[in-house]
Amino acid sequence: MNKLQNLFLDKEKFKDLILSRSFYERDTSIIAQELLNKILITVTQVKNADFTEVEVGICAGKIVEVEAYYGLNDPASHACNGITPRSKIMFETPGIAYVYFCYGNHYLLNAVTEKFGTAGAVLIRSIEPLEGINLMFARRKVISLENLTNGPGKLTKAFGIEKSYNGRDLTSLESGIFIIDGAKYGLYSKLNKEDIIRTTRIGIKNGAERLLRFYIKNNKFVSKK
DNA sequence: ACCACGATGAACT
DNA sequence: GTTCATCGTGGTC
Repeated sequence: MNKLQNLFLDKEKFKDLILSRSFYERDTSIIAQELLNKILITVTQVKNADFTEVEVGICAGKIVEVEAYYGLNDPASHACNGITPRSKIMFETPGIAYVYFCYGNHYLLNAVTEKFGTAGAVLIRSIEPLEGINLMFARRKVISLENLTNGPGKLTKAFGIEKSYNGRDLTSLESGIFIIDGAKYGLYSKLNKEDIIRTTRIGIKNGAERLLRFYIKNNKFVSKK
């Protein structure tokens, strides 16, 4: 049994690792950088191989690429025109998930940031798989490990994240989706500030010049160099 | 009611 | 490098 699974058995100690509300109630760009090297975890009910029983499926991976999106002053943001049925959640409680449907095929995962009433979100763009890799392969139907979670639509598929995850509380163990500080207790390695690369965001037209994309240098799971 | 367009991924040449 | 499947969202009429 590995260290993460071991820790997960001790619920009280494990909750201490989960990033808190106050972590998310800050400037979006700062949070984006600090989410690098953190561990995203989903806990789902999955059928076993012969569909005879349901078991718990845990997927965990290190966040290696993110983008920051602001509100009214960011033309690339869904919240640039204020509150709409879709963007409403970006103005709400920091630390909840904003999951939206993209290009008719994919769900993309964001963490809502800034204080209640101010729009902001960090898009999780790429992950390095750590635990539950067999379950990820079952969901993704690809061959190579490098292509399993190296894109925002790929990682949500691998982790079982879809529209019902919109609005879930990322700071709660009970929500089935949360982000932990893997460097705490030496569970996983720390990240040096000089290993963070800052560039422009991908796939947008308006606001394309702003340097709001961050990724871990030399990590092979980053979607685009 | 209509319609253009994506914070993408996969399959091509 | 290119093309295209796919559909919810939001702006416009």
